[in-house]
Amino acid sequence: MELKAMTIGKLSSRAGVKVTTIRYYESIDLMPQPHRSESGQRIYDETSVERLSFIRHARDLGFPVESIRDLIDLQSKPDQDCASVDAIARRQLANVRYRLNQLEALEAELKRMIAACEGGSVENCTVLACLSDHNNCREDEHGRLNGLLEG
Amino acid sequence: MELKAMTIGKLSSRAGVKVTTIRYYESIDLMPQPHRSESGQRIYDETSVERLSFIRHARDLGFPVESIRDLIDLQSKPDQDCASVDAIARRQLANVRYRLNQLEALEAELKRMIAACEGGSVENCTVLACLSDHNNCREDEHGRLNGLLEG
DNA sequence: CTTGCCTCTACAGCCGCTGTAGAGAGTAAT
DNA sequence: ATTACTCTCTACAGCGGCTGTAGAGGCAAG
Repeated sequence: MELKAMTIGKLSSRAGVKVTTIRYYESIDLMPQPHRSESGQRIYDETSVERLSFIRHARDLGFPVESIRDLIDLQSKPDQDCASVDAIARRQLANVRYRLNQLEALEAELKRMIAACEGGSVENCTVLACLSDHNNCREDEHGRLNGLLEG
Repeated sequence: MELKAMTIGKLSSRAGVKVTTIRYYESIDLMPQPHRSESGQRIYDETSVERLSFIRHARDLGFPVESIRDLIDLQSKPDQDCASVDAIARRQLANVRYRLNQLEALEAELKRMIAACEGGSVENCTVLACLSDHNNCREDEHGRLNGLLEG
């Protein structure tokens, strides 16, 4: 007797990636088109689990999809030097560190802002005052922190 | 003689917010509909500069637009207790701290991953190995590889 | 046979903008 | 007055990385 075919739901729970996300990955060609059963259901195998787990780990570490694409490409050329892999990882580390710095600055400012507030009416609220006039609140000059919120 | 009317470009440079972003804020009712000149150009005044600056500062601090909406609402009721303002700020601080923790964990793992890689072919690349199997990577003694990446 | 979850496709929506196209308005220099 | 140039207008699509919806069909257990 045959083993039961792995459907998308099974793959989903094995790799820890939602069904809809798997279909999305397929639509952007991050996961290959799987075989289909007669009734049209997607059928996966162990290599799918591996690939999807790889993608998941990389996403967990914040690698953008495009980097993951590159990593998978590189993986398929095992004789090449791994310097390019290293470079992608270092780029990601630099990115994480950048966001870390920005968030630390944010935390400091929010803390200062909240600490200064001693309650009372909205009219005298230091939190709102800080937001209205940055300079009143800041101890040091930083650039804009736009774009910090993802991830 | 009258002062020249403030157009969207002037407001943009005064508040440090892009023209397109101002129009976007208007479209989501975060900025009110401004007066228009005869030819249909948006005309702003000082209160617009203040409001937009407030929004910008709050965005810089990572407040989501919906929170900013709430803050502006509260601002217009100056007699109220500022506890609700405080609560919004604290929620934001909690959010920032959460992301900070996540990023710190990410940084540690990326560092470990990169430090372990000693070059060579893609086939033996520890970076790819880590991504393929998370658990292989977490076992390393904490701190042993620290510092290998600096400088 | 019914129940109840699983899977299918196709498409809209999320956030917070950013970019595009094509047209009209305003200003400065010739 | 004409040219050249910038600014502004509207409307809509696109970004990343999914998530959610609707409506239909598949499949196994009781």
